[in-house]
Amino acid sequence: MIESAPVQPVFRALADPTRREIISMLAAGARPVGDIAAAFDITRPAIAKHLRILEDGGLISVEVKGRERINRLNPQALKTASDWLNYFDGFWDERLAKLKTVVEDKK
Amino acid sequence: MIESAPVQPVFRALADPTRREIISMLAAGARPVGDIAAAFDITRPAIAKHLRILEDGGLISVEVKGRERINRLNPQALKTASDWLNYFDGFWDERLAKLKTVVEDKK
DNA sequence: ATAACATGAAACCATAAGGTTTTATGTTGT
DNA sequence: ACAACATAAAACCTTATGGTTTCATGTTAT
Repeated sequence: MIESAPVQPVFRALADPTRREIISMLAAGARPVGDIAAAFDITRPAIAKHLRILEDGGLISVEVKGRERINRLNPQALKTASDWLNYFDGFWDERLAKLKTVVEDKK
Repeated sequence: MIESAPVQPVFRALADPTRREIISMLAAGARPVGDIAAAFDITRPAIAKHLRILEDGGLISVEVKGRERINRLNPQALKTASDWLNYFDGFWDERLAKLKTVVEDKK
């Protein structure tokens, strides 16, 4: 399989539970860094790092608004990962079809 | 969002490019460890470790056959990740629908 | 029986990752 | 103007990760 889009930074971003939680949070609406940090036990700089990684993966986009940075979910990037995964559905289905054929033939 | 199934080990397994390549390879058919290792530049023990992580995520299942360990792709686990991602499609669609409504209202 | 084989397991190493604290910078409300 | 605010940036620490080499264990073919 050829990884057309840069899928690596996407999966990398998705690998951390905190980042996935941030994604969940941003699904409900765009938020500034401090807002997000307030919802977690870790420090603001730690959240900022996570946000940077999410941005690298294209999962969020940032709008600088005065002294705030509004982080907005970009679901298109989730599709990149989803597409990669769904690619294998075909193989699986084929496999099942072949198996079914074998079973049918035995009758 | 509540992560019903243990999605963490799945995303963890998917985060590494070598492991994703192994998944691609196994999509074409089950293979023993040595067979897989032969296709990569890294050592057999390194591959074995990757396989262990894939197994932890439920992405592969192993059938011990004599001195060989046959690694078989288990696409169900891919669905765990896919489901998590697809959960957000709803939000995105809603968002678009609302936006569309606003646009329509302006006419 | 025994040599070649397929693999697991352990010890080890370098770098990446996730976190912290501290310091600096631009922004906003009064 | 200036204090409070929102954040970035740097330095640092600990643990996880991906890799290696070496050694041990069970399996198979002759």
